[in-house]
Amino acid sequence: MIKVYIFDDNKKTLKAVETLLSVESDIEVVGASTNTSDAIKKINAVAANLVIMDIDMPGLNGIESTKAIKADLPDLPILIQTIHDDDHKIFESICAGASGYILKGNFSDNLAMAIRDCYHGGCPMSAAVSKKVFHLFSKMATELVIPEMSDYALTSKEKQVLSLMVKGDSVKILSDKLQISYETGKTHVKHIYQKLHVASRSEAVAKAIWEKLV
Amino acid sequence: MIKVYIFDDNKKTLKAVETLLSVESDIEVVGASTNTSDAIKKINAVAANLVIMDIDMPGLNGIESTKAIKADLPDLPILIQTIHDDDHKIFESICAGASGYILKGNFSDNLAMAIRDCYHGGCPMSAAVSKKVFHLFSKMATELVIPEMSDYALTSKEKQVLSLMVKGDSVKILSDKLQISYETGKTHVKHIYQKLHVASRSEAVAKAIWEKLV
DNA sequence: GCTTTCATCCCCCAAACGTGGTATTGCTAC
DNA sequence: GTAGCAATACCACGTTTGGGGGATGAAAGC
Repeated sequence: MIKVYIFDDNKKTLKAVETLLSVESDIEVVGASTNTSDAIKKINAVAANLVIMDIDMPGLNGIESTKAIKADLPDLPILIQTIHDDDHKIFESICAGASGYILKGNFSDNLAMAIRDCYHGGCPMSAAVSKKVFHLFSKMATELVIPEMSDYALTSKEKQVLSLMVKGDSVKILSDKLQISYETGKTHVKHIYQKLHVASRSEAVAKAIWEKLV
Repeated sequence: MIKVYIFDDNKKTLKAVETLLSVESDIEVVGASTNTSDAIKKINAVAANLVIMDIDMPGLNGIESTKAIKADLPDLPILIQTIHDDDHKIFESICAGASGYILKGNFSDNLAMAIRDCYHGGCPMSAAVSKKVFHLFSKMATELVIPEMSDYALTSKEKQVLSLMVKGDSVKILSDKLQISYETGKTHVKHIYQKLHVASRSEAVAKAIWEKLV
């Protein structure tokens, strides 16, 4: 039995969803509220094992509430159900820990399915949302990847040295760790600077981190 | 007219896809190849405006090829079509710049639609893939968000100094840019170290970048 | 065989860094 | 009105960097 708690400030929506779910034999609405104050207490009181959350809520909004709930109950699936299909809201919801994101309007036909999916570890989402997620992800990924490649032909020792530099080690410390003499460490560092076209350890560290050389 | 170029090492699949698409009035297969050598030349020769790419390819695989093509033709949509539904392949494909990711097997009913969607800027993907993308994205997002917070109570001047340090400026340079004396610059740097609990500019720079203080 | 690259080591020296102080001017807050 | 803090500035001192050079053995490539 999936025990659902619903948060939605619109009483009509709340009632509609309850009615809709009442015909499902494996889903039980154990609670509903038009605001998210004491959300965790409410959820715990009825031992809900799934939450349906609207984004537009008075007081603490759905995204903030999702974060708060997830902080306490990280394994409780939270299904966002909203009219917003903008990138930012979707992104924030996912960051907040939402398990699924479905748009109101086209929910009637599959809300129960989305709940079941969510409950079993799935990530139900409307088609429009999945596209946006892909786009967002793609954008993030390419932003992370584009300035990549170029390993500046660093040798393996130089990479080791560089990674220790990134951790904050001085030449003395890093030479010690790598079991090489101080002078050798200096030589490696020198070569790294030449290859990265920088003139200081902080520049090298910054470049290494930004371009994921470590 | 959407001019499609297909890469797939399996000749049967290649033929099947060509036949499948031949009935579409708005889609034309302008080329096909079982390997990705000289992919860019091939694509340019026929002025294709969409690529269908298989992941398993002899020589340079589909993901590497996608990267290579994207590097030269960043606006060319590339639709990945494969049997692999594992996280890693999906993730890599997206990072490589793929515009869509559909699984073989359930493609027959909607390959043409996926192509159209892709061509018009959409991100077609199989249902199973969209779930995985959501999961991946969610994981990435939470990983990125969790180590956030803590601004170490840096003052605005200190933040300015820190951001210049991240860019590689020495105290002399940064003091100059900020129109403060060398000694003042040093003082700010000193305070930054104390607040970040570090003892060198490279550590400070690393911490600043990792923890997104800049 | 010969050359190149890597990794190792050494010296020197000027410049920059890291750290310990102290001190003045404002501004805000209680 | 005075305590606190941010921002400014200065000094002294030892340490560390950042080039510049040169040198050796081992492995890899042609």
